[in-house]
Amino acid sequence: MADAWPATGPGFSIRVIAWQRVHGRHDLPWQQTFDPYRIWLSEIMLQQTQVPTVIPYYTRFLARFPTLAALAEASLESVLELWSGLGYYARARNLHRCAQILVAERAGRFSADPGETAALPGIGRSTAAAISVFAFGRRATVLDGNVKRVLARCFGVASGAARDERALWALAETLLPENDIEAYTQGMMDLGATVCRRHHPACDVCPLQAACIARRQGRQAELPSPAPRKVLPERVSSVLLLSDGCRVFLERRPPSGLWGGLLSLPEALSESAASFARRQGCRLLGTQALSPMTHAFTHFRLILQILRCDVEVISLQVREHGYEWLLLDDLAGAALPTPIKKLLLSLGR
DNA sequence: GACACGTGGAA
DNA sequence: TTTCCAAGTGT
Repeated sequence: MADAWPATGPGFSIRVIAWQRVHGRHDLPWQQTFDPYRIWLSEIMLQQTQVPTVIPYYTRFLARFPTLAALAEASLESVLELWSGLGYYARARNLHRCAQILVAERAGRFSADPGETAALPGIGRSTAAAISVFAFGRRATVLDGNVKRVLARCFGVASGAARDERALWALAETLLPENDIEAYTQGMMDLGATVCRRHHPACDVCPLQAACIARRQGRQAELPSPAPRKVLPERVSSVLLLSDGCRVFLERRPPSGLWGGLLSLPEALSESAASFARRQGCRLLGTQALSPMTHAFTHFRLILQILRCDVEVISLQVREHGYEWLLLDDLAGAALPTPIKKLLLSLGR
C-alpha cells in the first residue's frame, strides 16, 4: 500500500493530533478548564459511562460542590443524592473519601505525578494519567475503552486477556508523542468515540486508515475481541413497602456492595416479611411481585410486602439500625437506586 | 485473575 | 424483547 506509513513511528501521533485539531471534540463541559478538581470529577463520572449521560450530572454536581473543599466538607449522603441514577456508587463513595484525604493530607491539591494520584481511592492507572495530561499537561499514558479499540484495530492485536492488556499498555506508551500530549490524548479518545466506534466504524474518514490492520483485513467487527458472555445471576429479594400515605419507610444499605450507602426498601433476607412485620407490630396486607427491577447485569426481582403500620412504633424501634422515613414529596432528590426511585414515584401517581 | 459493580441507549 | 456495551477500579 503506497500510503502505508509506519504506524509505530511518529506518523501515528502526528495524524491523531492533526485530526483532533479539526475534527475532535472541543466543547465538552470539562474541556473548558485546567482545574484538577473538575478534570478529576469528569474522569470519575465518565468511567464506564457515556458522555451524554454524564453531562447533566456533572453540571449539577459542580453547582452543588464547586470546589474540592466543598466536596470534602459535604456529607456522604448529599454526595450520593447527586450521584443517584448514575450508577456504580462506589465511585461516589471513593470520590468523597478522596476529597477528604486530599484536604487533610495534601493541602487540597492533586499531584501532577500519575503514580501518586493512582494511589488515591477510585483513581486507577488510566484515570490518574488523564488527570496528569488534562490538568497538568504531563506526558502520561491513558488507556481507556476508546484508546484500546483504536489500538486493537490499528495494530490488529487482541484484547481482553491480561497478556493482551499488558501489550496494549506497552504499545500505547510507545506511541506517545513528545509534545501536544493533551491534543493527542483527547484525539485518541475522540477517534474511538466518534470514528472508530464499536459498531459501524467510519473508516473512510479515519486518519489512521492507511495503516489500520483491522481495516485491511476486514476484521473491524472482531476487534477488540468481544467479552465472553457471562451467566447473569438472578437475585430474589423480599422487601417491605411501608407507607402511611405521605411517607415511605427506607433502610440505609451497607456501605459497600450493591447500591452501597443508598437508601432502599428494607430487605427481609433471613426472615420472612411476615415475621419481620409481626416483630415490628405491623400487619401484612398483601404482596406484589415485580420483575425484573433492573436489567442486564442482574435480574433483580422484588417481592413487595405491602404493609400498614403504626408509624410511631416503627420509627422509634428501628431508627438506630439505619432506617428512616422519607417524605414522598422528597423522593426525586433522595439517594435512591433508580429502580426503587421509579417504583416509588409510580406509586405516587 | 476473575468477579462485582448501575444505568441508559443502540442494534 | 434481548443482548451488548460505554472515558475502569477495587477486592
